Amino acid sequence: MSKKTETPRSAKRSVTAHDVAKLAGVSQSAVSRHFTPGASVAPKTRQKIIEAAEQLGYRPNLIARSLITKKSNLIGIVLPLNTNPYYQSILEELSYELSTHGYRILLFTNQTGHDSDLLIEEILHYPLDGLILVAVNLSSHLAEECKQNDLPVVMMTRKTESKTISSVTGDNIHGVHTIVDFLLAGKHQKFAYIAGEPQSSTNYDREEAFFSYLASQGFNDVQKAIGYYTYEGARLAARKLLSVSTPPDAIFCANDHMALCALEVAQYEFKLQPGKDISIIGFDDNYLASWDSFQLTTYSQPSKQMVHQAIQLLLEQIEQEDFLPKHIIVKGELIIRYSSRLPLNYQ
Amino acid sequence: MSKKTETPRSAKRSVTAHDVAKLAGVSQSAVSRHFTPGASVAPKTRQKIIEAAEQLGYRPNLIARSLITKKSNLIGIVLPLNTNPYYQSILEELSYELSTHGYRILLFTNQTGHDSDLLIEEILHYPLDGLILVAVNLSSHLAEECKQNDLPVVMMTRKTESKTISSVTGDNIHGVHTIVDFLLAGKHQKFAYIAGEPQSSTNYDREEAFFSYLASQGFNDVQKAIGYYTYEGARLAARKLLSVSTPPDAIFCANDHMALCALEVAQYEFKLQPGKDISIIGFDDNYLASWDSFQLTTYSQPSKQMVHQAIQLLLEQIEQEDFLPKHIIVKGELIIRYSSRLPLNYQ
DNA sequence: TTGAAAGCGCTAACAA
DNA sequence: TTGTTAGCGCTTTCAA
Repeated sequence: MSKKTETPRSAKRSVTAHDVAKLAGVSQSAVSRHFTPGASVAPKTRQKIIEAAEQLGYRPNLIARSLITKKSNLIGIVLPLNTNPYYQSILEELSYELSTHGYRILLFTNQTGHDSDLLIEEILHYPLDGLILVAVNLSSHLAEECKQNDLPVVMMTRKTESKTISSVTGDNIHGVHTIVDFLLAGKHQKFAYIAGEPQSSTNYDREEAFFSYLASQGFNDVQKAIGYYTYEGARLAARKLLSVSTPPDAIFCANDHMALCALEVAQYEFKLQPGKDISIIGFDDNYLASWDSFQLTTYSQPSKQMVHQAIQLLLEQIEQEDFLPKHIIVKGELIIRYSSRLPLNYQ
Repeated sequence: MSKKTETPRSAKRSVTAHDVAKLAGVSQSAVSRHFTPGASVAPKTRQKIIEAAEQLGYRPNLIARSLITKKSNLIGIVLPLNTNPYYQSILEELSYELSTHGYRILLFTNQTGHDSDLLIEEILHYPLDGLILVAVNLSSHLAEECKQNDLPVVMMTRKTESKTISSVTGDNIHGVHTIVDFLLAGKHQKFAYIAGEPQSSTNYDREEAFFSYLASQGFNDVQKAIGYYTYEGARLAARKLLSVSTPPDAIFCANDHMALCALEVAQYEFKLQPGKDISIIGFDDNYLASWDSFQLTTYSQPSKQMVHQAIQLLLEQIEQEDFLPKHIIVKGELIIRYSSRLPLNYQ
């Protein structure tokens, strides 16, 4: 009784254009045409197709379509989704803006520190229209692979040595210089740096700019601790920097996420009053920075603008045969809040 | 000179199994077999294929494969990616655990408040192996559609009236009762509630439980303001609740995100000391709740466990023909921190 | 173990 | 405007 009969049909057979055609009494290509914007179908035929499709609950299989159109409308996105709130904003904006262009997101998250090459290897098995790498380091080996496969790629908040890959980054140099100028105007005396992932281009740029600019102003005794761009890492780093006899009166953190943690360590563990006893400055202007609990002074990386630029770059690559890689630097601005001491007579 | 010759070839033609076969001097099906785990290929043939594939940089097109295997290894995920940090954790864990099962994520974000029916309509055009809806309300109309299309669906942190869709939710009732018991033990006198999205099942459950349990204990004068599960909404709601002559000494917020905001409003705008002048309690235990700046008392919705359950449920549905919908409630626990007044002699 | 052939669901010539 | 046909890149019978 419960024994299966001749039609197991475990593989779900979805409704196809062929089914609709049969029911409507037209050809399968007529059905295809009806779902192709701008194709010519007689009103009468169209009506029959609409009814049949409606009745069967037919929806064109977009993936099958892509096989022949060579356009999947799929954009791969790789980003670290740890607790750093900045990437949440980036992803949200990517999702929103890509959808307005008719693209869908195939999402890949990479564990921070993991080798992203394996992941990207895997990604190349999908017929993507483009790839956006957020805060991911791309080996020049794989950069070449993407190039060879004609896969448009844009890196966000990172650069690769291979100059063939376009990138959108914040203005690390201008940002750091602005921050240092601000700190110097505030008569800070002892500086420290909480570094991000040492491997990353962003950390390299920010660290290099911070130390060399300070050195040029006569400050050579600048402390450093590595926070690896994580909250936990920053906790240890901040403790280390503050646990000395004469702690710094200014800490620049390579991103906001770490700065927020440093702020808490200074405030709750070392009983220092940010903006008075110590100045803490971040980089990003993530959405927590403006919260009353933090009021973090920071240099902004305008995520909306950067996402917009990245998508424009990607679209250009998709459309143009002979696109030349561009490296866009999006200027931010110093957002002054209460985590830092103001220069006297500051307006 | 720069004029294009006979081969425009603008459509990028990727390397196919056929190309590899030709170069290796074998049939295309041999190539396919080599990339099929467990298929029988002679070592000699295999070697030739490996070399040819390597030379051409061949990778099987996973999407083309899915057309015939009827398995895309794609899971659709819909979730709101506003600034609520809880969903970032959920997405991260979904991504991680799904990848261990060989699944990839097709990501769809829905604007809070937007009609998700249109979005899901769109989603049904993709040959997904499953769909996970996070904090999204699903109309019973579309629930039926999914059922008809044999698309396995699991809802997280929401339920739908249609009992055909499986769900994983936190223990709203137990959570609220635990919270109320704790507040009563702390001798709180005046209660208020900041509501989430009025349409959502979670808000309904929490609100209903909060008000009816308090009423059963003789507290009928309980204030309410709607925060729509957003930070901004909560700000207005908190201000409203606190701007009266005798403000509440206990506010329960329908999620942590709003509770964090309420905490800030109480502290920075109304100069109230949380845990002393006022108790604020949330729901979720998101990653900010434990930060020193907040120390929010809350009832946890263990995201890791919930994600695990949701994926299990989805996998069961994918594998079993005759799966019956399940509704899993994951118990959390009261996490007592400093945003709430402790009962006397509390241990 | 291998290749030929059919076909997944669809689009896009082409001819009628 | 329509149907016929070929074929996207792949897997999977089926015979050899």
